[in-house]
Amino acid sequence: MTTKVDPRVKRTKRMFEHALLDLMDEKEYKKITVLEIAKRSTLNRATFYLHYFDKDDLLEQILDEALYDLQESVKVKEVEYKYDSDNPHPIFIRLFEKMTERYKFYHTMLVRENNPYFTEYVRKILKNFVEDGTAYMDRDNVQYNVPHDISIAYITSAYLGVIIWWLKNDLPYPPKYMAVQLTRMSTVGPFVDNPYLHS
Amino acid sequence: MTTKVDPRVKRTKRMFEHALLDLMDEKEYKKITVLEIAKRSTLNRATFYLHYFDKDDLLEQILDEALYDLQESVKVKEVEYKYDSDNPHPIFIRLFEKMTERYKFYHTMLVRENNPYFTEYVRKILKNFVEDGTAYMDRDNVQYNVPHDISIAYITSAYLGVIIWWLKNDLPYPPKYMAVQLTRMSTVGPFVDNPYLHS
DNA sequence: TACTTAATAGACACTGTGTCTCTATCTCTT
DNA sequence: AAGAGATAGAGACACAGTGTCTATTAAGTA
Repeated sequence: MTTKVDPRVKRTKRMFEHALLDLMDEKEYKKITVLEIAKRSTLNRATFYLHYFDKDDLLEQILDEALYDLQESVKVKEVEYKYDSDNPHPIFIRLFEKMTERYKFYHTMLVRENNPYFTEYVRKILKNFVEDGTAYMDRDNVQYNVPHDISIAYITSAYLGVIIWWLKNDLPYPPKYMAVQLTRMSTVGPFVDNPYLHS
Repeated sequence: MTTKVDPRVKRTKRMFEHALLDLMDEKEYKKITVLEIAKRSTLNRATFYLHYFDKDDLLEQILDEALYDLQESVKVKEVEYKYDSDNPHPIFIRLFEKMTERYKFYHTMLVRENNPYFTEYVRKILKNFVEDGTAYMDRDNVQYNVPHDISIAYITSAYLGVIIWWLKNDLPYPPKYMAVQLTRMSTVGPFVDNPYLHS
C-alpha cells in the first residue's frame, strides 16, 4: 500500500528542505526563522504550517530521511569476510564513504550544529556494529579485563569521536585508511609492541 | 588588584544563577524565558539586563565558573606516581570524584542539555591528560601502529564518551573503579589475553 | 549625613509565532 | 474536457518574548 502523495506536496516539502539546508550553511540553526525559510523557498509562510508543526519538525524530517539512507547503506549484506585487525569490515568502510559523499551535510549536523538527535542515531548505528564485533569474539570464549558495558561504551564513543574529529578536520585521511585505523585501535591497540604487556 | 564588587551585585548574580540552574532541573534550557528566570529569582526582569546580555550569557558565566573549578581540582600537583595499567593517575580519579560530588550539575550539562561549550572544554581537559600520558610513552621510544592524531582523538573521545555514559546511567560504578577501567582500556585493552596478537 | 550606585516598576517598539479566512490555482477522476 | 477536491498564496490577527528606557525607591560607601 503506497499512499499516493500529491505532486504539489512533494515539491513543496522538497523546497522547504532545500531552503533550510541552504540557510544552515550560512547561519546557526537557532537563528533561522520560519519567515526566512519561507522566503528562501519562495513559498508562503502559511504553507509551511500546512506541513510542519515548527522549524524543529522540518529539521527532524530531513534528519530522518538522511538516517534512513545511512542505515540502508550500512545494512549487513551476506559478504565473505575474514576477521582481521588490518582488514576492516566492508560496511565500516562504506560508512566513511557515505560521509565523504555527503560531507557538507554530515559536517553540518555532527560537527557545526552538533545535533543530538542525529548524533545519537549515528552512535546507535556504531554501537550495533561494535556489538556485532564483540559477539564474534564471545564465540571464542575470550576473557574480558573490563565490564562489557564499559568496553562497548568505550569503543563506540571512540569511533564516533574520531569520525567527528575526521569531519571537523576536513577528511585528512581516506575512508578505507580510517576504517583500518579504528579497527586496529579497538583490537591490537595503538602500539606496535605493547609496553604494558611486559610486566 | 581585586576590584571591589558591590555586595548587592554579588547577591543578585548569585540569585540569577541559582534561578537558572533550578529551572534547568525542571525544563529544557531553550524553553526557559528571561521572565521566568526573573520570577524564580524574585528579582526584576530589567535587573537581569543590567548584568547579562541574554540568557546564554548567564549560562556561559555559570559554566565558566564550574569549568574553572574543575580545572583547578584537576591541576597536576607533584605526586609520587608509578605508571601502571591498574594504578590510574590520582588526578584522573579526582575527575570522577568531582563529577560524583556535583552529579546533578554535570548530568544536566553533559547529558541532558549536551551543552557543546561545556562538553568541549571537558574534552580539552581530557585531551591534555591523554597527551601527558602518551608523552610519557614517547620517552621510551615506543612505536605506533596508528597516526598520533588519530589515537589521541580516539582515546580522548572514548574517555569523554564513557564519562557521559556513566553519568547518564546514574554512576553505576565508583570513581576509582571507573578510572581503573578507562586506564586499562587505553593501555592493555579489553581482553585478558588479546586474541588479535596471536597471528 | 550626603553621595553614589543598584534594583524596581511600568511602558515601549519590535520580532517571531501559530492560526485563520478568503481567494486563486493545480490535480485527479470520470 | 469538466468539475470536485485538495493545495498554495495573501493578508490579518492575537500573543509571547526580547531588549531598552525613564522615573522612583532602596541600599551601600566614606
